[in-house]
Amino acid sequence: MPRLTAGFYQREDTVQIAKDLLGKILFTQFDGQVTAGRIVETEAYKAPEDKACHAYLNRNTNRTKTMFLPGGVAYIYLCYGIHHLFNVVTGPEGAAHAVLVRGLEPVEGVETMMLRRKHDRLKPQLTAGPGVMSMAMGIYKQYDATSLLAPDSPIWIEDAPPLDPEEMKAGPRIGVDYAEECAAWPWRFYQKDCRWVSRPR
DNA sequence: ATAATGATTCGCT
DNA sequence: GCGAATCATTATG
Repeated sequence: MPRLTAGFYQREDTVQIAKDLLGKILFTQFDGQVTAGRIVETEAYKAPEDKACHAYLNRNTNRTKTMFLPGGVAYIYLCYGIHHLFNVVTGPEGAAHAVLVRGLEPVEGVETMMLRRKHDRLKPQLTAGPGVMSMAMGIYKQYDATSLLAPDSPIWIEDAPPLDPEEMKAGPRIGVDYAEECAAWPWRFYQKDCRWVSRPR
């Protein structure tokens, strides 16, 4: 399938993009090893009004500046000193919007993913969760600001049929209780009854 | 320069 | 269910 285009990523409505990313296929190729997974869980983050967004009130710092780039690059940062979290930057240049990818259904390179995770059996903990799915895909924060559109990019997303609306669920985002009224916003989207979604079953 | 704090995960109780 | 692991980023002095 073809890759998603700049037009897909650079739309203004990040919440819609978070929904549209469900079902698409995230690829990486590092050291000749191709791995891919079907996106089954996302969360939208949108400055300036979203208190859960790192760029709340359009705070433009050395870390958050990536989110201000035009849609179609990766925003990757270290969380809790341990986990590298992968986001897709969305919206036009100057809009600090991003979509966090939280869960993947493994599609290709499963052996490589299991090696990276030090797993010897295929189980949901391989890629269900934003920190672990990044590890399985070989994504680290040094790839922050990497383009998903460049022909030679090691990270890209391919198009795929959209999720059946019946299969899509929404709810509050995870781990953002500190964000006051924004914590309740239903900006987390996931495939119903999918074992590769991080939280419930 | 220092101190507080996470968009998490895993192991133990 | 609870708490440690672990460090870049951020705010503050």
